[in-house]
Amino acid sequence: MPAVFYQEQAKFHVAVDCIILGFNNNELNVLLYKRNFEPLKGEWSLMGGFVRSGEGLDEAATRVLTDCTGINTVFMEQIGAYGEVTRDQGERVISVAYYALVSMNDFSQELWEHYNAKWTKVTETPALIFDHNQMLLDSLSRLKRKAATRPVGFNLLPEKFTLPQLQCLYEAIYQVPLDKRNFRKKLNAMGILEKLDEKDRRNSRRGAFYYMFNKEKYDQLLEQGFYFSL
Amino acid sequence: MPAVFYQEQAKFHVAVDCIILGFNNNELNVLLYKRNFEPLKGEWSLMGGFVRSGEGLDEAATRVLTDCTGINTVFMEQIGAYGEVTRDQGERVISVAYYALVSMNDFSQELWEHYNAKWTKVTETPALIFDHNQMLLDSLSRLKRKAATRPVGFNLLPEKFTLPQLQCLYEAIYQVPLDKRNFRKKLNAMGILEKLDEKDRRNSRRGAFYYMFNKEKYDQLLEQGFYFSL
DNA sequence: CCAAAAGTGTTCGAACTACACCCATGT
DNA sequence: ACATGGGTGTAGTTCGAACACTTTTGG
Repeated sequence: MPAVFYQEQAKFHVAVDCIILGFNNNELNVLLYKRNFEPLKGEWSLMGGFVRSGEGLDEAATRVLTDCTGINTVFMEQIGAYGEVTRDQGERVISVAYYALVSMNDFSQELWEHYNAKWTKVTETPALIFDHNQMLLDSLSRLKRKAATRPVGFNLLPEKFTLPQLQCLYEAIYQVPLDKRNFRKKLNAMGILEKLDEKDRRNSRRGAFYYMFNKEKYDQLLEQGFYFSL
Repeated sequence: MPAVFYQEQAKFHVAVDCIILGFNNNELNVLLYKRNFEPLKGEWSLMGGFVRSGEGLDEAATRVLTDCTGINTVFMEQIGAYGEVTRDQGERVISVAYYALVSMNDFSQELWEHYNAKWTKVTETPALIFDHNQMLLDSLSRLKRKAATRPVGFNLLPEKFTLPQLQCLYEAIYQVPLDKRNFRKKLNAMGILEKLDEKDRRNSRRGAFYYMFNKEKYDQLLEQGFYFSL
């Protein structure tokens, strides 16, 4: 086969779509934005953008995330490639989906409005363009699995969080109620949380202690064969 | 933004690579083939091929599998997209990897030779081109997870298999020795295997009973909220 | 003093682990 | 008769599930 072999092959538009997940009011939320070009202008969709020539996929996903939201460093992971021939009504586009976990509190309402975006509870997601609803579902089930075995959930919370908050988060991820005592027992046993002296009094008179995820401790435990599991 | 917007975007070669896994002699094997075009002609690589215009990704993967091996219907699942800018020394190519589970006994030595392919123990995989070694690793860890919660392992065995065989398979997948009695107990409890009257006497005087995976029973149990777990 | 959320231990059963001997049969 | 892999059950332990009351404090 000749060296020009590559040239004979078809080429495709390749896009990345970001499923940006946040947590607020005891619910998982996803950041949607109103599409501002044809086809399907005005419809709701995920954050997305085309991959550029000199750019890797992960790189493109990071860029899209930053450009569309102002967010820099967050947890992000590839979900997979979506390549049905007719998935995009405009033209053939192959899209690689990434999900990102962000702390909603780090960013202001105005910021989102500036970017023409809005947070929606995942349980109340409207119809999205193309296969974006499927991408969201795939992200949520990926998150479910991941959160059970890796401490990624903390990315969805502010740096300082309370145990009731954390439990709500996991209930939202797993879509099942958890037992308060068992949940706390487990976390305590892992020893990867740092208890602060400060309390969050927004939700109760008594107030709930703030905790922080101790990454150093976690990494150290990992070395010793420890496995996160919740 | 104008409707011609799509036209302004970069386009990419998109390939699929198939990690074809089999099981033989108590070891997981992967089907490699000697690359017959530049660059890196003569090096070992995974089965791969470019995606064509009118073709979905899954479709392309199925085609490549069939064209390169003569195999039709097997278990196949996408691993993800690999898009580092410099991953292919020839030109920029984005590749979507799929892993496939096949029963090695279904196909003859001659067939593989005809396709310029060979089976290699995954533990003795040579250096492959590009990021193919990484793809293989990703497939193996995906298989590890998948096999624990879904009855996909059976795809790696002939239709009729013995319990010692099945155990060896899982030991190869998990890379840990399993307890014979506990393993059998678990399988028995699930009730998804059908015991045949026939014995396999190739490995012992006494012979080991053949079993078959009962898919109907499995599907039926699924409806009742049953979860496969091994 | 009352409402509302935070915090705390124990018991029970299920599931997993470890483990050793007899069986069948071709040579 | 013996060597080789196939097949079987039990006891101990660990882990997860269920469960109810006390504490704090702003109003």
